[in-house]
Amino acid sequence: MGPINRREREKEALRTQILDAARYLFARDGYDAVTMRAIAERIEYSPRTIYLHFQDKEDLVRELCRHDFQAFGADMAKTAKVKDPVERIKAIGLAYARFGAENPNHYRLMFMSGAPDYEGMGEEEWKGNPEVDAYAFLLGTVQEAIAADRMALKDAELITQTLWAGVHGVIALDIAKCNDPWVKWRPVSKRVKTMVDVLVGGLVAPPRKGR
Amino acid sequence: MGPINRREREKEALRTQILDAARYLFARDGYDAVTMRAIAERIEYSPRTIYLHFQDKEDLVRELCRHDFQAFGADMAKTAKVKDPVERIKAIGLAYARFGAENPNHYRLMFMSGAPDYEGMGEEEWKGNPEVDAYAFLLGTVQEAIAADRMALKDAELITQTLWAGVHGVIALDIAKCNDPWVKWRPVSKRVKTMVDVLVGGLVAPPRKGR
DNA sequence: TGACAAAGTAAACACTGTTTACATAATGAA
DNA sequence: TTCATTATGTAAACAGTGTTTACTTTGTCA
Repeated sequence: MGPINRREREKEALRTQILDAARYLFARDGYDAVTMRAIAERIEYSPRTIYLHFQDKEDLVRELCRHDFQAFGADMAKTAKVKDPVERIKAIGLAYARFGAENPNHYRLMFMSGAPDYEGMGEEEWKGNPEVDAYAFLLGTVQEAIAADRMALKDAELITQTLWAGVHGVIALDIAKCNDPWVKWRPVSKRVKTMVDVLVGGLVAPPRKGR
Repeated sequence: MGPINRREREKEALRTQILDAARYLFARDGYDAVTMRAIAERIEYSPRTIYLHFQDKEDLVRELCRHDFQAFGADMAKTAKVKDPVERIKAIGLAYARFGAENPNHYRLMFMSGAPDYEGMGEEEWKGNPEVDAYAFLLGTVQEAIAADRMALKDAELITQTLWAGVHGVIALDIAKCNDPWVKWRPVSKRVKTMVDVLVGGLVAPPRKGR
């Protein structure tokens, strides 16, 4: 337990401080409002110091989201306890939507901004990426439902993408357009429920003859 | 036909020149790539000159979109010739999606960025706003379908919002995430068709007994 | 011709993210 | 203890953004 450990702990503590300050600003005002100078001011360090802990702003915010998106992954995983695959699909949709509605700035960054470059990203880096995990989780459930002969279509990817797009549409529209006065918006929870019910209802196979 | 007219024509011509330069940059590289200096350089004027014709950058780009979105309104209006309201709903969805897929930068600005302030906007300004018109057009068609007893639900706003969200989800996800390598994306046209078919299928009333 | 208004400009302002060059302070070795 | 080294942090600057202030040029009309 020499001073090296202490210094490392201090370094880690400052890194956390930076992340906390950034998280506060980001959750409150969104990506653009998080300026390096504002973060620096909040933690009472010079702007340059941030660059000793993060490569650049994108790196910082991405780290921020990765951390917070653990909750996203956890929410999704909780639905695994639902046995029936069709009901689980519904549960995933609702959990996904709730997270988006409650974390609009995170959601916006992860699913509504231009894609971050995945070019230099090896397959190993996808592991643990909640975006990927959540997609894979939904895809697996859809495959399970297909295997149980519960779905009207057999293309698991197409079904998954349609379900994702539907719920994403409700949330994304809500985030971007909820203040438009020329739409009499129904409550977002109701819109989500309608979307999930209609999509799942339309994708599930009609009961077989003789049942 | 004095020189005043000529000057006004010249002024109008320069305004058009600015818009053309901005349109070129915007369509090619998106909102952030359109810098006032880049526009000025393209038309070989000083940056300040742009401000003699437009209040600020947002004003310019908004004007840009309003102009180009006439095509959007026209696309929507074309579907009016479809007599059957349910079929017309499908046609609107497909037309909407096609426009989004073919004009991703415009689409992103209009439907995926933070809401522009509608606060100071009177009702008269909504008229002619293609966003509003398209929504109203779809809403009207849904109401028509409800009146004809063709829909399973009776809440026209809720149905309209669900349809919009579904197609928006496909397009928005495509624009933001089409390069993600961990999704085996089906062609966007197929995803749109699936979305429209499933949604409409789920929202249309089952045939009455005895028919 | 001369007053006047419009059109256009250079330079600056305030704000970004980021970097260069420098100071400070803590550490391990002589 | 003293010194060199290394990590830590900073002030000032750079290059870019949208936008404005103060000024010059230009064209029009009396």
